[in-house]
Amino acid sequence: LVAWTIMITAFADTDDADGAQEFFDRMPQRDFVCWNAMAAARTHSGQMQLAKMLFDKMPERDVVSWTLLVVGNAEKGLVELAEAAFSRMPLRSVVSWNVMVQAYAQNGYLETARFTFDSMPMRTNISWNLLVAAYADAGQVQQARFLFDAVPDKDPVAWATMVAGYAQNGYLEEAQEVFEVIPQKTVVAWSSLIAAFAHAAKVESARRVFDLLPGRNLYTWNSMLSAYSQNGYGTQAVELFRQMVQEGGTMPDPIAFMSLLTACNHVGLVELSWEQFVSMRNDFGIDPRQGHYRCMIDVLARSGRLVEAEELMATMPFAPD
RNA sequence: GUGUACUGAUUCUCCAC
Repeated sequence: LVAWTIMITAFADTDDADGAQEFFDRMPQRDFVCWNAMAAARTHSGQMQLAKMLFDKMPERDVVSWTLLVVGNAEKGLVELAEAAFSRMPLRSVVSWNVMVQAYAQNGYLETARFTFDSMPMRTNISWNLLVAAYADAGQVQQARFLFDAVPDKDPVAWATMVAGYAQNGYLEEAQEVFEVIPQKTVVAWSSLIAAFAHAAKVESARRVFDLLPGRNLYTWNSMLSAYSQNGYGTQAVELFRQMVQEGGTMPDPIAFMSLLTACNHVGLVELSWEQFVSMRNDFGIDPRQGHYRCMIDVLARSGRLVEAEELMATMPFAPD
């Protein structure tokens, strides 16, 4: 039973809810944990109607089942339904409360989120961290900082969240100040610092941070790549991309290619753009998404190659916008 | 004592200016 549930979760982690369902259907017997795992798989792939069906069919529902219902509705923007599920729950764990705070915050009800946070019977680090992040996402950096200062035992996520909050809102100095005093600097904090410099157009500094940080990963490569591309350093971006693949042994993702194409675009390197665009699928097996097409069409059109631009637009597997 | 729910970093989009 445990092994089956692990399989279901593994499929869910790769966004394959149907694969999870196949396992679920073949299970000799089921307990509420595997029902929940299956409901979570549907919930996280956005299939709320199926998730709700599972919820209704469950022989028994525990706090996890109910919390999943809150999450699912919240992610679909259905705050009232999330709220209804939350109030109908027979029992609420701290996770349920966290989820409800998040539900309000992510749907624009920051005040209600705060009120709910204040009424929580107990809090974890996650409760604090998610609200700090919510304030920062809403551009309320001072509020974020104020709450951050009140966090009792700041974990590495809290610190990274605050640096990221400053970075995203263009507060370079504050981001640096917080970063300096972080007890355990995670790679997330490092990459946020790169972003902070990048948004302030301090590309050299961003690069210095990139060279200093321990443990490069896809995010740090991408952060540096976008630092170059957003500031018009086309050739550096291309070179960094090459290093990422060849020396870093990192598999680029669609985001890396967005930065790369944007970088080529800024420099007007049409041929190079096209090369990368083709290479995406041929060498890396990544199907270009709408953003990649848009970027590529833009490069072509700007350089006067209107026929090719039109052709690409006509053959792309998306509706033109 | 094992399996299921919640938080942080990179591009674009959206929104605002």
